[in-house]
Amino acid sequence: MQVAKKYFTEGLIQLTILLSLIGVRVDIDSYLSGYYSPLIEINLGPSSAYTQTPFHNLRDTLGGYTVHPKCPELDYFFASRRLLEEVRTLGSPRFPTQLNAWLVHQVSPVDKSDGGQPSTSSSTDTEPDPESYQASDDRNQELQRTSPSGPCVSRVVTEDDDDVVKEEEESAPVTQLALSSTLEQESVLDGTALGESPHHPPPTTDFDQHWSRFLSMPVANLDDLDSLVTDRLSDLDIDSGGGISLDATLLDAMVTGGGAFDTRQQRPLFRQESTGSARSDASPGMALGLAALPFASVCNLSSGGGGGSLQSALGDCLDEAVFDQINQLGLEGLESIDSQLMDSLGSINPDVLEDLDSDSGLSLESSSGGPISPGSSEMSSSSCEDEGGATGYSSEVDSLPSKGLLDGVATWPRESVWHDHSYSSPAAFNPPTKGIKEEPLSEDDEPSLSRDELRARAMRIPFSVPQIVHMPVEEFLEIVDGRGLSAEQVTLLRDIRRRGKNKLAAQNCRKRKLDAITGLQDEVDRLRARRERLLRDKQVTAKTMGAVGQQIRQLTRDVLARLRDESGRPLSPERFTLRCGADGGVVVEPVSAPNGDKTDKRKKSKKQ
DNA sequence: ATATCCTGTCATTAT
DNA sequence: ATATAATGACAGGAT
Repeated sequence: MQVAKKYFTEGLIQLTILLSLIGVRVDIDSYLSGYYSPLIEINLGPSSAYTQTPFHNLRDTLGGYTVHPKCPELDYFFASRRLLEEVRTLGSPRFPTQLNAWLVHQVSPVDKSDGGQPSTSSSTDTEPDPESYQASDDRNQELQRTSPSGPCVSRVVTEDDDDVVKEEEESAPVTQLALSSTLEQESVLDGTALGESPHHPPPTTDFDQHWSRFLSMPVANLDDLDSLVTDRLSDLDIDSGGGISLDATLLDAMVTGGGAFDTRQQRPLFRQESTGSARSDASPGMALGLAALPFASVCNLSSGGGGGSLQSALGDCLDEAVFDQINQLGLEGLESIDSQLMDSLGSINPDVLEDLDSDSGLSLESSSGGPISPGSSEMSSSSCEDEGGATGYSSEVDSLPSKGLLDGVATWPRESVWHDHSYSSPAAFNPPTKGIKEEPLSEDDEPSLSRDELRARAMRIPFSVPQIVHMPVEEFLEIVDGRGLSAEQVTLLRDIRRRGKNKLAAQNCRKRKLDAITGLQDEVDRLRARRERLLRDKQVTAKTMGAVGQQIRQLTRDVLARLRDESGRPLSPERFTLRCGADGGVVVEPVSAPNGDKTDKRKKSKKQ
């Protein structure tokens, strides 16, 4: 029964992988709870395969951040870019990390057989060999002592800056963790890859050699734990970048999945790894605890090789999906905008239409007659205002045939789209009902005139308001200084130009204000998310440190128990401790005074 | 009837 | 000195 269950588990895992590829979550915790350590699901954020965040959820939130409904500045354009960037920052799809851990167990023998870099994890994988266990009675005792009830070790999966920190806690027995992690620390902290360590112990290294290495480990006194971790956090961050590669693991799993579990089923599940294989910029201190170091080599081993094709394929599919989403988003908005624009402006000369875009785009929705959704109207207004704003109008006007625009047919329809909130404006969008001193509108497509339009007409000014506002200053001065206009007309011309430019300036100003508000809101969201992430990192690090401290204490006791004093008795942990020297050596020294005193002295000397 | 939003306009300052 | 941009403040219309 156990064998059948084992094979079924293998198949289930592979099925889970395949389903994960298509975004289907398969919860096998319940099944595996009695077979392996239970999976603990935590909300891992958008990159988690568990959370199932569809891309279309980002459509309205621009990558998680809510967008102000009035957000201007080419919203849909930049939104698409931002969305694409957000998605790309997610990197390759991610899958349940615990599952990857099993795969690491599976591929490790392959790595060894392939002549890959030996790792302590791999070596420890082989140590369950009964012969190895029975090679030494002392060794067997040690393993029995450390195996059954290991401390609770945190398991950390880290992703980069704005993404999610995956944190899982599993209570797993720690088999030989103290030994292996200690040995790994030696090489990692020395800045050398584990597999490249020339003095790396073979899997069947004599047990005393392990202890001799432990004695050379620069960690022996728990009082140094905090400072040690602080000093080594940067190293950990670097190592975290070499996390397990998803594609490689999956590929290897599909190839070597069968049978590997046979020799692993008795082994407790204890691994720390990072699925962010491409994330070398993981958040500081959170990527891996010290206990994770022994397994970095495994991750590195499995990260190389022929998984690139699969990952690239996945990346291509992902990009295509994203582009489809973005294209749909953009095209939908464009379609709605274009249809509205063409409905209201279809009869206008293209030149004038272009000029209209540069003008008060916000008024388009009024002239179109029908209500427009805020987003659509904002998109149109934003794109228009950017070109028609105070910063860009002159060049555009330069392109206008100003003389030719004296034709009222070409220019006055543009006036019809101007919003008129003037104090004395009697005209509404419907046919005017109040008395206007100017003649009532004779044409149906000329619904309303602004106050300045009416004044200009009343004063017989041969220019439209947009012309007056947008014409180059030289041309305007020529008209004003010319002898063709009366003083009243000149004054009105200057007022119209001033008010028109100020209106545009006000529109730009308000748009910028909304942009600033939106940007600040986004910044608040980002900072809040970062704060939460850092808090989670802090918790993970604290738990990891606690676990490592426990391991080191246990190792210290073990070492002292194997040492003998002059009378041949084991050294008592209450009377002796291990201390790391400056040269990397570890010495046994008696506990002469409370540790706090020494710590204080060291801290004082450090400060000095 | 009231609140809120939007828009145009004015006044002021800066460029 | 002049034109223009930027912006706060206000008023009036629209919802």
